[in-house]
Amino acid sequence: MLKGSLARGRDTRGPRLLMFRKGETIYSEGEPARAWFVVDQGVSRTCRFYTNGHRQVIGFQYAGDVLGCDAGVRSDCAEAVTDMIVRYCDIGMVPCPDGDAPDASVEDSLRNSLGNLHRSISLFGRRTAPERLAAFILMLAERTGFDRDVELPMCRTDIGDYLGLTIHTVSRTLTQMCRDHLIACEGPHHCCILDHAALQALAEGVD
Amino acid sequence: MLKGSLARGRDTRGPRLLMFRKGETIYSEGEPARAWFVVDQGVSRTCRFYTNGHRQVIGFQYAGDVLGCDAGVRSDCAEAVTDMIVRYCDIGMVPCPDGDAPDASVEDSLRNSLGNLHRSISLFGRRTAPERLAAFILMLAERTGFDRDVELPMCRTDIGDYLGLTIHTVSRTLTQMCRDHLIACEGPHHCCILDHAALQALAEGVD
DNA sequence: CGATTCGTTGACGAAGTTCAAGCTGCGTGG
DNA sequence: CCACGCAGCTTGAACTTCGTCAACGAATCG
Repeated sequence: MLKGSLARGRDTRGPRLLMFRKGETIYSEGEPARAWFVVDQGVSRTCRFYTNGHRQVIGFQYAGDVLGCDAGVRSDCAEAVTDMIVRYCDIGMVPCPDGDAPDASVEDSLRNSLGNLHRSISLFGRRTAPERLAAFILMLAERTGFDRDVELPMCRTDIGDYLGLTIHTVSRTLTQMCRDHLIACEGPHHCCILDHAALQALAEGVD
Repeated sequence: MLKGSLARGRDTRGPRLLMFRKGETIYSEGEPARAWFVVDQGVSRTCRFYTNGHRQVIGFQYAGDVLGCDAGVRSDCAEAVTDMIVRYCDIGMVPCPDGDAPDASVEDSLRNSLGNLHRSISLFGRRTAPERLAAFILMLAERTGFDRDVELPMCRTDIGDYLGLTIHTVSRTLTQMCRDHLIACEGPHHCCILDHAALQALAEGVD
């Protein structure tokens, strides 16, 4: 994947696909929104920066998710968490008319964005670190379709800035969840869900 | 206002307006979404409930805001914070074609909802209680158009469940902000912004 | 092989929750 | 009209959690 024939950061002829390397910026906050995107491969994050330097990760986008559905000016920025391939759509256009993906309307795209934001908000609603992390892992498991093995392609800082925790708390909480045999971690970016029910109970704040 | 000629909780002939009394439910989570709404007068809140009984307030809607833009099933519930008048729109319909409000498309409505969610997320991104409350007050001031006097129509529990704080912390933080002469509180539901710049600095997390 | 980045872990302190009590305003009923 | 109960708000004290500071280990790269 990620053939050399794909343009990096700009559109090509035919299926309008863009390639981004891990860490590259897809679009930036404040700039005019001239296009929107659908994730084809890889994972991206959207975030906002506060004047004190703090970063809020708003969400992660996986294959099929819509990115940058802004009218006018970008309200957040988007960056590649992993190497990515992204479908490019001009503002007001239906995405990839000649691609193999099903047609999506602007309305569908907006609904996709709304759904993602709702997911994020339901995470922010949890109060404690274990609740948030349990819900986060379950969300990733659900979105990627594997109910047991969960990849964590993003770094600890991304997770922390998403859940409103420090990387220390993220790390500590994950190891505690391993000790409690809720999950089993194999390296920083992969974990297995051992006790799905208990994890769900933890996420829901059940004592 | 709130004439007896308005239906309570159901539509009428002519301009399809609904009336809700403070505390009444506009729609509930999980039920099929057969309509959406535009706030005409009053304030509503949308929220979600977790199985442990905890409630997350997702946002507050003011006049002109869109409510219940779900496809399929309600992802949250909506309740009246104050007595309200609400415009009723069938799914897929353009709202109030015979009303005096400007025409709004489904896309516009979705964008309005997106904007509100973004606003909420930018609140959740703040880390400390003073930051969140300062940002909350500034947001209300901006939305209601008065840069000095701010009404807080919702109760402390609503604010707490919105910002992820207890009513105790909300109360304590507000009184501290009064002591610091950032705001002046006149009763629980009204406050004046005394030092807009300092409040903004606090919201942005500047030391 | 040093330099750098990322993740983990421990000790400590600040911030917020919990528990408990008391206050205020309001409606109800005697 | 006042007594009473109730709901919402405030405040204090004790406790818990998470952030901060610091150190260290592992992986990567020039």
